[in-house]
Amino acid sequence: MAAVFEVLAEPNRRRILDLLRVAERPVGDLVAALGVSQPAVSKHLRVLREAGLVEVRTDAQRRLYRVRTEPLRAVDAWLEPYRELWSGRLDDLERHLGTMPDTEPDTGPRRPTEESSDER
Amino acid sequence: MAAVFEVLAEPNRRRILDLLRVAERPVGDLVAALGVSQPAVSKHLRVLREAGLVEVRTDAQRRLYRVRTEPLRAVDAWLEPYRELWSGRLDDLERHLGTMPDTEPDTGPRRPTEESSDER
DNA sequence: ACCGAGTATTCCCCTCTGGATATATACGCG
DNA sequence: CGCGTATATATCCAGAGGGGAATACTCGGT
Repeated sequence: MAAVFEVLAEPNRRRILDLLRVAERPVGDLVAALGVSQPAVSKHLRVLREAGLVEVRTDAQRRLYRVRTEPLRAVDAWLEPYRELWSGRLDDLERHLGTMPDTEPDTGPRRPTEESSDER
Repeated sequence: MAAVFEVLAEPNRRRILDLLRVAERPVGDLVAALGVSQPAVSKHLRVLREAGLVEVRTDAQRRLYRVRTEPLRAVDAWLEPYRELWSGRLDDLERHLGTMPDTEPDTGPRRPTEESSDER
């Protein structure tokens, strides 16, 4: 899943996806649309393919690429709990209350009286 | 918006966000939870702060960080049209039909009868 | 005022990655 | 079967970015 975010971090790759989202396209189309060299586009497509974000279909010499949405569900899933934050179910005030010392949510291995020598 | 994706590409930064999503925390907590050096965490927090993904509250020497969800809406918005793809409204078959030559959706500057000399 | 806790900043190293150029490969056509 | 088209791969380069160590800054306590 981490891989998906790293792949999407690249602007040109997102542009490629945005183009392929409309319709499947050959590499040449993408090269013309992006304004970068053909090898660069091919390299991006390779990365996208290995991340499962696109798939290829061969048509003579041309390779027609299309989007695969499945990996994006992982992004959607990661986003989900944050959506709940801004959807009013849990606003800033409530989150602030959750951090009061009497409750002590404590996700990490944290003892309150010592520090900074266990992980060194 | 591109900045948000680049910031989220870093695994430790996503971990930080996941921790802060539960409750606001001081830097020391994050250092212990992540297992990287304190300067590294501070640097990530700086990046997150400049991207608007977290905000700080000073409490004596400690800095309490919390999540700001607003930039994540941009990610959510980018994801939106893709969600429609996998939500059945538009599946692979339909998208394939959208690429038939008679319709010619054509997002880029593309004439159907000539190629590969306009952008060279 | 000094000290220690907590955090930010600086500097350096090193890896990773995107881009371009050059080359290889696959395919259709005459 | 040689040629042009379409795409992939190889190689090199430069810049960006993450990590750590050392250091600076800030604040509260005594």
